[in-house]
Amino acid sequence: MVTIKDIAARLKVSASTVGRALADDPRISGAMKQKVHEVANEIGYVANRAARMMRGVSSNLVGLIVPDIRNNFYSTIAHALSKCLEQDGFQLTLSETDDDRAVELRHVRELISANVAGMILVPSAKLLPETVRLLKSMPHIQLLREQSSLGGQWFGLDDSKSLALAVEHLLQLGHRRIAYIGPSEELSTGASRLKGYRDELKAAHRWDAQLEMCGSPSDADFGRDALRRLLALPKPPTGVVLGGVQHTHSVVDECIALGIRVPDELSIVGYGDEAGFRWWGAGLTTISLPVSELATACGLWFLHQLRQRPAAMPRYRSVSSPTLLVRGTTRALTPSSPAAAPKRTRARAAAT
Amino acid sequence: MVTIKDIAARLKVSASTVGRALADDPRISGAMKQKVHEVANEIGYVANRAARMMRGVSSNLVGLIVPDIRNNFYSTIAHALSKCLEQDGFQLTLSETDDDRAVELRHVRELISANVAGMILVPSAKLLPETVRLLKSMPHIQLLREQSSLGGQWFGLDDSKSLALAVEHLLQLGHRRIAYIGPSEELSTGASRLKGYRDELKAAHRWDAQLEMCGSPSDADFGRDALRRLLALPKPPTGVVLGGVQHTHSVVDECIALGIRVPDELSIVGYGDEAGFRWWGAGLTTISLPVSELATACGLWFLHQLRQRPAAMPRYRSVSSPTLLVRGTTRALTPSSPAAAPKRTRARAAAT
DNA sequence: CTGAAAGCGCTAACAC
DNA sequence: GTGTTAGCGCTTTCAG
Repeated sequence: MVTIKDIAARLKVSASTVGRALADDPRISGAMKQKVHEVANEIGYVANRAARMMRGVSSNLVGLIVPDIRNNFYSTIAHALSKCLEQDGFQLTLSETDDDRAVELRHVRELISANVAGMILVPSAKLLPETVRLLKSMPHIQLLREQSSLGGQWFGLDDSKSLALAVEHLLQLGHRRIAYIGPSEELSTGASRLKGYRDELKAAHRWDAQLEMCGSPSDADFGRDALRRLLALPKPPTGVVLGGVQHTHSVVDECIALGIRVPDELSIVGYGDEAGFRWWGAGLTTISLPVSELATACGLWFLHQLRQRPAAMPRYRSVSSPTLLVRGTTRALTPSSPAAAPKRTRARAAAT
Repeated sequence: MVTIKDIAARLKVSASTVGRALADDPRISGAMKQKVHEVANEIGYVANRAARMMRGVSSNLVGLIVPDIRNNFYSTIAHALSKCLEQDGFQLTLSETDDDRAVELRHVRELISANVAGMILVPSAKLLPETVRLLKSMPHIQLLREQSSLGGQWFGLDDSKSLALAVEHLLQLGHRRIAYIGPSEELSTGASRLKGYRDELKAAHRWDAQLEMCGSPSDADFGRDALRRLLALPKPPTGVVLGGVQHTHSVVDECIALGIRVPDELSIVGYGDEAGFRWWGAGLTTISLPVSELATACGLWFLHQLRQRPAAMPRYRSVSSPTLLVRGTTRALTPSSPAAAPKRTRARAAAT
């Protein structure tokens, strides 16, 4: 390994001179800097980040912690952040938690010991106290989900509004029995989405606890089971709004498996907007979220925060708004087409 | 920052004892190790990797370099690798190239100066000489695309077989004019896929250069344009096989935009297998690739390679096999349903 | 303008 | 078993 000492020896100057020349210290003469750079290039000098980091400087690493990178949401975030941070010479590291607190803590530990400049994370449902303690000791931003125990910065979506939009849309189409399938309430996002759904329905006096289905997004079967249970109800729903990307996936799959005719038998509003959603039937009516923009804003703020380091950052919450993308999986409920009756028989038939 | 000295002070022992206890050195008594770990947890000690690295050890970082993490292919790879490497305490860093050689080189430089233990990369079409030089100086594995100038290890798919499978399927269904839309030949994968397509068709004496469309996968519009041009041909194809995930996306979009009835007017075989592909019409017939398995195998081999470090690794190539997933976008071509005629008029109508 | 020297936190050789 | 000591490559006082 070639060090500043090697280049100092070649130039017959001290190591500190070389160090300063490389750091573009104003006290060093232009001529010296010139020579140092020449020799450095010549003998192929590469700064040793490890040594530099030991002197207190943090690395150019930024930790990104998400549940599962395969989820379109999170890969979009990773992409946007990577692009944004790269401009300032930062490198993103990727950690996946699978929503497991213990795994999450392990990752946070690892990242701290790797001397990351900070972390951007989608926190799991309930952080371990130790994780909170560690995070508080360094720059970090929460994405999407908000853990109030952390305080600090949060960039998220208006989750209750997104579901309110979806419900409102179905109400306007004349639906009265509108079901919800979404993430568990433990997640801040899950709680907000459920609230958005519930409040909107309650305001219309159409709320029915039986139509609420909350379950883990990482359980691939939850959405399918939930849909089947809803359809088996004595008075099944005529519309379903989804509160998660994974849930949307599994509900679409189940609709296809059961042979349900959408939107004739059932109206559906999805959550999120990935390419495949356009392709189902006449296109999935869905809630579109500005995920990429959100992540970019988060990245920019993160960089800003690093520059401001000394002063503790004030609390800051940024909320981005969803929009409803009306496509082909929702339709007006006319008195002549009572969706319930035919649906159940078809579902039963297909399931057996 | 809490260091081994802090915990040494609390225990009234020397720093080296603590260091050894943490490193599970056999010379340290079990009781001592026990106590050290307790105190470490209590005061929240995290090892300082920078200091460790300075002692010669390379970091626990592994660089992953892909064109675009939003691509389902690459996020699947990132997930599998992350899971695999995590077991051995390695952390994945994420770098996106957008298939830009210069960006790629920058990333490689950055990663080297960050002291990564090695890199796993999907190389761009033609690596810069400097990139080759740098990569050769450290453990690395190529994924999917193969750059022969690098030598070394490669984990990829049997690209020509995948396209051969697709073409064979359509030939058996009676198709005679089968078009191809895929990545440019500059990419090793693009070249192989085109070859698979071409060889299979030539063997059946049905090859027609006009039906080959190769273009950059990062150009979102290429697939759509290619499809339109094919359909505008005097003798348009009755079937299309795709050679890339992005191309599949855009062709599906264009089919929907043009209102083409698939498979009645046109049979289509997609490339790759993401959730959304199941949802289009009766499901997209597609080539399924064992991407996750491939990445895991690659990760395992990478770890193996790190352990063997001293000896230069021999050349090694691993080829995984694709399978054809027959769903609803391909059908037999019967003499009574000449696909060409109605298709063109519909396409024209929809386009204007 | 430049040099000498003192560490950063950890590991490893060498003592006891 | 455990303590002492000497650095790893770099930055950063403090002296010239």
